[in-house]
Amino acid sequence: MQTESFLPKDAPDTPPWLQGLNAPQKKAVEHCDGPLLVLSGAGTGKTRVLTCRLANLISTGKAKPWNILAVTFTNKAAREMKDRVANMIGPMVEQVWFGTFHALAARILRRHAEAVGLKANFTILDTDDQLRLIKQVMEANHIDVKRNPPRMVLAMISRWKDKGLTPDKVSLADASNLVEGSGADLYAQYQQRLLELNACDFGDLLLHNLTLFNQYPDILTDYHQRITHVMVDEYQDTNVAQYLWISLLVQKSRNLCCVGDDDQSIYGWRGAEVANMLRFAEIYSEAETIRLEENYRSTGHILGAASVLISHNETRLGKTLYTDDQHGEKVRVNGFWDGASEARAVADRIESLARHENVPLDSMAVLVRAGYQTREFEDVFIRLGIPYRVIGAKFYERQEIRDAIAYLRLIVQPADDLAFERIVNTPARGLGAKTIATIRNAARQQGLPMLAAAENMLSDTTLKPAARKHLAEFVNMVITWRGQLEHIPHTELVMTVLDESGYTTMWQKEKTPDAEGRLENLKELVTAMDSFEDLPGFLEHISLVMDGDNTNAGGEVMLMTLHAAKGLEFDVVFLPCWEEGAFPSQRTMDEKGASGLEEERRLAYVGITRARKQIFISYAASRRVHGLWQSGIPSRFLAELPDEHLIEETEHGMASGTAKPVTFDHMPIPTAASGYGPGWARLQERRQRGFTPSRAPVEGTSALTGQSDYAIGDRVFHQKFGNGNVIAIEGDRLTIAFDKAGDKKVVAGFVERVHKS
DNA sequence: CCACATAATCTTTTT
DNA sequence: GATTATGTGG
Repeated sequence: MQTESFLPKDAPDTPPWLQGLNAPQKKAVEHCDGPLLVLSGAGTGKTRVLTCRLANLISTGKAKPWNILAVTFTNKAAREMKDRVANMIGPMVEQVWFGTFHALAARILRRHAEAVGLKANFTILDTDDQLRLIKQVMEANHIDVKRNPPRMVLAMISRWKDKGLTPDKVSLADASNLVEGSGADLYAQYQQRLLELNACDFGDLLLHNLTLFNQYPDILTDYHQRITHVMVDEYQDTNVAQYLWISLLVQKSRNLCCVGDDDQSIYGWRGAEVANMLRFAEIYSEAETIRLEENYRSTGHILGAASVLISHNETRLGKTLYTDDQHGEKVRVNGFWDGASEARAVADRIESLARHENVPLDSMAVLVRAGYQTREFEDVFIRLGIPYRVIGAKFYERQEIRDAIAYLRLIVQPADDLAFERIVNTPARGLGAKTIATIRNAARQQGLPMLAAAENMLSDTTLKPAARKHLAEFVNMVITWRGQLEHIPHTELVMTVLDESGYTTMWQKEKTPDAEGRLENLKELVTAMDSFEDLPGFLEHISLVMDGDNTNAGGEVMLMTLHAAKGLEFDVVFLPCWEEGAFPSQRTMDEKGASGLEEERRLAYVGITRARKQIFISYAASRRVHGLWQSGIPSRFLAELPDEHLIEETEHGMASGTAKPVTFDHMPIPTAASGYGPGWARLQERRQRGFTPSRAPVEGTSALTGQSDYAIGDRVFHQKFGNGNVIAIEGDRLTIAFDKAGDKKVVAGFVERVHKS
């Protein structure tokens, strides 16, 4: 972090929040009233400014803690900010409104839910539920779900919500675009269903807030009195709805402080509008703008490379980052023949840095463009026994966790039809598609939630006796659990539910390699619940806090997407897979044209600026993507890097990737044309000769023996590769023929012996 | 109604 | 390649 050696000495009685700041930082911290925009480049002490400013506001008495709203994008950022402020001002921090846009909006909405037609205990849906719901709506309208993927329709609706558009406003704007012109209609019906379900999706949290503030001025006035100062982090990532929300909240006080970096705007695909930032000074004419340009993180070479790269973007406010740090090592660019050799080289480098230069593993990171690209590295790390951690595998999105949560949701909120449909026949209890359809129709006809309709149905002869019996059992279970809600601790209730519903048994009977892991996850869920007051509190947490246990436990190489890396920093950063089409992503360029390319470039900039000391960028001439070999050419971003900050090495016989010949001048500037790039058709064509390998039977359960004396022929289990037989041994490395994954070399500590049956 | 086998679909990025 | 939707036989 920031070194303070070359800063002017502070007076002895300077409070902590004014210590060790450079001139622009200090100016921003001491600014109290009116609109302020802080343009904060990568590694220039953005969080520090935010937290110190907050502390200063309180200590000078300009604002009471409960008058301050501090908004972030991620829960992690909110937590970090709160912790750092707490260190300066102590327990007063509890009174400050910290949170993500979504969490704060949810908090406000719970208080006034009735005003927008919801009940205070509304459910917040996850993406999975949203998809199922929109699909139902589409099917009800006899729209071909094959031709119009629900994902697309949902994406469209989300973009509308990001823009703050309710269905009535959309119909004028661009109703005719998608789904045979019925887009706006579907949107309206989808919203109607959400109200009936007493549910919200993510976009609604903000959208309902806007409706609330616009329709009930007295409620807004109330918040104006409560909140006099608003601070926003990562302002470049705000969408229109969030912009409007903030505008409404500060329209009286005009005490708005936004911090961000237009060069790090990487969420355009999610509706973020850099324009919010670019036009700040226009919208708030009296606004002050402060630039933070002194970088305290990276060496000169790293910063130089990043600055030149980002200078290729046209639309930016423009900052000139500088550092007093030494030049350090040059950026290394490496070319490889294929992905395997690239991954291998990265792993080797990590091992050697760790062994010979004492670089801690957790200060090194591999940052990739897309999630699936981590796999190749995982494979090598496993083989070489390098401990690693993948950030982004989200705990709460796993199937078993969602199922368990659906049970709980239905108990807390009987109108939650989506939860009902999800678990009414999971585990299988003789309530198939036909029965469910019958219940759904009855519910729709009577205007009741499905659970209530099902209950009514038990006393007539709509259903065949067998189905009725099974349904009765299910309904009675739910009723019993609800009765216990008030009387037994919620952690105990979950265990009861998972047990009595037969859900645990279902996984115990399952004989796939990951069944055991799923049971572990369920136990973890119970543990996680322990730290919450009650069930509703926990459910609120999981719907808003999708980042699970992504703690830096230490001693592990970090493996994550570039998006996930924003805001983090590492001594050594690896940026692999820099090939045209992969990075910059062809799809982004197809969809968003030149602005998409600029966003990709910002992503590259974010990647490079994560590094403190050393950076390795690489590309491969060919790699296997989804089972097919594809050749690639080096990313145009490589050619944009300045030679004076680079060292380039390629595998024997390869051409340079950073040479700046005609190559990239010929590269067409993408236009926002529809359809896929040229590689797509080829891919489809070659797909035809695929064959499905026969599924190898998986043997029974495994047990941990703790022994490492394996013999050739032993049957072993591996967390990732499943079961296999040992076919060779050298030291602690075993060569194993896996049933599914083929032959792999694996460190003995990563496998468990399977008891022969 | 369930279990299994085959076919289709999809691969950014996420609060 | 891997997961998920659909179809078929019991």
